[in-house]
Amino acid sequence: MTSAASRLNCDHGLRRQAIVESVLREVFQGRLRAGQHLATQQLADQFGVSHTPIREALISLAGIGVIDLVPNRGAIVRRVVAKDVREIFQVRRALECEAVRSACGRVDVAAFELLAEDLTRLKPAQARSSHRKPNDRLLMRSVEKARQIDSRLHDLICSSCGNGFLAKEITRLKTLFRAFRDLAWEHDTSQNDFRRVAEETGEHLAIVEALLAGDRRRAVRAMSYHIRSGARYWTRVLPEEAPGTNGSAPNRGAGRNGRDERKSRVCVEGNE
Amino acid sequence: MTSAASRLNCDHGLRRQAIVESVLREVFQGRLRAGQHLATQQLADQFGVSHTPIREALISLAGIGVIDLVPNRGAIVRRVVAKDVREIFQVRRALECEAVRSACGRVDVAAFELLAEDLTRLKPAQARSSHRKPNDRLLMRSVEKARQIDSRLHDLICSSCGNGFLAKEITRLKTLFRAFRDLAWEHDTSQNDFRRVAEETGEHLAIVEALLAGDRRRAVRAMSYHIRSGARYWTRVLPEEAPGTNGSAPNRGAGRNGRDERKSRVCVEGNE
DNA sequence: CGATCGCCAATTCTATAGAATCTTCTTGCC
DNA sequence: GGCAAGAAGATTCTATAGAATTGGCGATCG
Repeated sequence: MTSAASRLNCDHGLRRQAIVESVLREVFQGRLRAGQHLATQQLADQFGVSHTPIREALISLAGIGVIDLVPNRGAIVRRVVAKDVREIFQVRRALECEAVRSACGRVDVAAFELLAEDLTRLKPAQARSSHRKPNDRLLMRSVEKARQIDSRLHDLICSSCGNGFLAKEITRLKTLFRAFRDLAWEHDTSQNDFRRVAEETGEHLAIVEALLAGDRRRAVRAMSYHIRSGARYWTRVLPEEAPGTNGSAPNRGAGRNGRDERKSRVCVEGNE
Repeated sequence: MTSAASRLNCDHGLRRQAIVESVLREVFQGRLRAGQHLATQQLADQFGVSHTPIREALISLAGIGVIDLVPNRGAIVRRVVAKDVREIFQVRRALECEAVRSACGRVDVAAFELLAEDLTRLKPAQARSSHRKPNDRLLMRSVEKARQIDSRLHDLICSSCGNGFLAKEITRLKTLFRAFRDLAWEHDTSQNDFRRVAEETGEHLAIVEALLAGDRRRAVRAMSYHIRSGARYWTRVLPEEAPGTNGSAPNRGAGRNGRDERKSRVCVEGNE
């Protein structure tokens, strides 16, 4: 609502991206529900901007895949439930595993050894802190640091895989991932996150060690486990099925017959 | 040029898509070379339309991945040389293998048995025709039929994998693939294609048989081989390196200072 | 009474002009 | 020769208007 407008105090040339991220967040937060029609005028008023960047943001969103653009009929929000996120994660797993497979044997050893060092240094701190209260300031910093290392590891693998296209695809999925991670994050900033971070550190270490050892099979396996584990964790707050759509806006006969899925295949211009 | 403008006699609401396809074709035909800057005004004049649909088409193209959109600096054509196609194929292989892995055990047996039947029926015809002259009308039909079967197989696997997102990603890559297949196609419509088609039939049969047997490992391996084989074939006509790009646009002072890399990391919104 | 046809409002898409901003090239100065 | 200020060019965004399409509404006809 108004929070969206406030976020648009951004640099010139980044307005579309800001709108994209804002809408993305609203979709994952469920404020924009599945099947909902997005009118450009309404969105323009909401964000306090003109039609043009709205339209462009919608096109970009269609490219990402969260909305469907039907010619002459506007944009429709796609469903985003746990199943969808699991689907995205499956694709991400396939791609990240491929990246690891390619990166193995050609990595920057120094960078990864530094990473391994940071990881092992982080581990005992986490072991200590798992017995403390979660609101500790020190813990927050530890989580923050762990997240940084997570980004570092994945970026490093991306840039080491020798395939720019693959790296770009992974980055795109990361945008999606980040959008609903924020949702899960604000859903419960409890000790669950701290426990998960500790788990993650172990998984990261396994990946790094396998990469440094040049053991391709083990590296892929470790990455696969890592992503799978993340998927289980991050989807836990999402509704298993379309949540309150039946109560509020029963315009979609979602479960009535099988036509819905066919339609989305045919007339959608999502990204082609 | 004018051919582009003629194609825009299309229905209202499909202009963007028409522009997208036209630009896509020009990119893969090499008329729009790598690193080239796409000015909206110039494109608008070329197509005889206004800025607005051009901008939107560029955003859509960025979503597909053939151009990079840099804020406040416009669009830049991505390189498409053999290496890039190989990169795309690597991603496609990862995704299609994942699709096969997921599809294995849950396929529509009847549809695949029908497919296997058609494939085995096609095979002897190809064996016969490999000794004939390539201009034979019958051969052309055989190639056409083989292509249809190829599409049928991949679509069937896509729809059987139980992951809509994955299916959509594969479709997107197929768009990219098809665009430069046209290039290779018009480059030589010689008997090479017929030989390749025969090879493909065998590879397809291997995939289908493994799927019907429920042998996941073998199915994935067959698909991997199939894609790899296709990559080798389709990249043979593409230039190994960027041909004349160094002479045309040396405006990129990439190494001036450290800001460039930060910018490209942060701002390139190719597909976010 | 029900169905088909045509018209109208709403929305989308395109065109056009112009202001603001950013990039880049040029020029002048130290 | 290197660097800063300014100008030119391009891009992005705003705003508005008009054309095209869609979907609903009522009227007419069987």
